Amino acid sequence: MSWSRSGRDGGGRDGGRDASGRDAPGRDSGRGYHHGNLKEALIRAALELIAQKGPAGFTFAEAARWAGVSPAAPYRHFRDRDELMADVARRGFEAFEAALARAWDNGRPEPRTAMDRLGKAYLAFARDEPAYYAAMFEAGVRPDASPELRAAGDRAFAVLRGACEALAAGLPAAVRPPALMMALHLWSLAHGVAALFGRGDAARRPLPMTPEELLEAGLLVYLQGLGVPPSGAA
Amino acid sequence: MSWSRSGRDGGGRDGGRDASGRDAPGRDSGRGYHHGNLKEALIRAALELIAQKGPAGFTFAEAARWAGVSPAAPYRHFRDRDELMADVARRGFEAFEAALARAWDNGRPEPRTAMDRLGKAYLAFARDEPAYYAAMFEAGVRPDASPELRAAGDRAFAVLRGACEALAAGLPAAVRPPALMMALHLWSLAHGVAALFGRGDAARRPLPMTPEELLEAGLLVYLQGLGVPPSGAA
DNA sequence: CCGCTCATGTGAAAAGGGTTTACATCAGGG
DNA sequence: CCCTGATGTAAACCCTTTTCACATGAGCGG
Repeated sequence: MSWSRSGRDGGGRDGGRDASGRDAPGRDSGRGYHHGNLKEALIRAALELIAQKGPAGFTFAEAARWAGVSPAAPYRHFRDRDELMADVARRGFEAFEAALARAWDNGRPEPRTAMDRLGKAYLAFARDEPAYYAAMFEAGVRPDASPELRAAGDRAFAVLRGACEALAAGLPAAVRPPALMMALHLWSLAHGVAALFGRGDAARRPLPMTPEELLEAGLLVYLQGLGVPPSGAA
Repeated sequence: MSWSRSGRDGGGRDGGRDASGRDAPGRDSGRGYHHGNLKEALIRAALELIAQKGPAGFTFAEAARWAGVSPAAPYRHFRDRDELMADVARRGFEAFEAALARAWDNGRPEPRTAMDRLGKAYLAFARDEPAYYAAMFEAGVRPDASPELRAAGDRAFAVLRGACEALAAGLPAAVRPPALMMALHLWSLAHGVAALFGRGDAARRPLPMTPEELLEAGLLVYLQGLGVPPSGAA
């Protein structure tokens, strides 16, 4: 039961292009025989469907229906459902990298405060782009599904790792932790917070604080454990 | 074809009952019209299938096939697939609670070392019982699917929270952190490590260390940040 | 402007599976 | 001994995946 059939048929179809008005005999409203931008439309459909029904409850056929084409059409653009999902995940990692890099802003004004922004950006992405986040981490897409996917994931992780290097650089060499390990810890912490408490699904456990506060506090304790001085310090 | 699927035919079927030898004309080998213990068999089938193909790639009908009954039979025991999954998750939380409590062992010989055991037990459970872990955290089962499920989840979390209270109790009241917050941080960290790197899926990112080492190091840093002295200390 | 060609989409159909409904079987109790 | 309710079956129904032959039309060279 859970996810009902959804309908959503006449709604979307914002295919752009096609303002020429030539209403071919083909379909209901807006376009001729050729869609014109089906690949993009399929990806938008996938994002919409994943957001609505979770990564499991989305099918190739329904994405086609949502885009207003026949069930066979998507096969001209993706080998199968998994390839579409992998492409969604790749785009997700690219958007994720951009969001994280923007938040980090090269560590300005100082790495410690920029790291707090990075954490907030992580949770904001998971909340605001649940479809991307699900495709990236919860859809069972293997990172090696394509070299581009792996590369995109690596670039996103590199932002976090760079931030950790900047923070570690402020410590005396004798007590300087490996930046890679820091990055793995913080990624795990952020992912754990996002996965367990991140979405206000009304399904998750109630918290005595917001996920952002939880992550910020965890970050504070962790960095203190490493000897990184808190925000306002000499 | 495929109907016999079985595997488990002559051997398993430890349903008791049915030792009378009355081989009804119904099916291939071992039982008559009635299965005798279908509910348990379905749950075992679900565990097997989830472990093999992930929480998404398991269907009500396939569980039925695996148990050797018709596709409609499961509906006598569970309203739908989600209810079965919720029951698996509940049992998972109960096993999880038991495993964590055993590892914690009331904080013996001392809370700090017992906490390390707890972390290892967390990862061990995620690795050794991937089907349970997936049903509990990755199958999209809402904690409020049933009161029993929520209660089981709460009891499992209570073990971790109790451990945090024991650790916090060793600190001066002036710097004593809220145990609930500690527990949420450590749960997030452990879940993040398990989800991102926990299974040797050969699909995940390669690590320069084992997940256990990663979590233990993270725990060390975090607790140090709180002022909890490391393992061998006054 | 013509006509070729190829990428793109259609329609139909096979194969496979999941869910549901009407019916069959069986165990246990009065 | 028969009734009743719990349990399982068969078959119908519907949806998805995938493939095939075919239709369309956009771009390009002539």
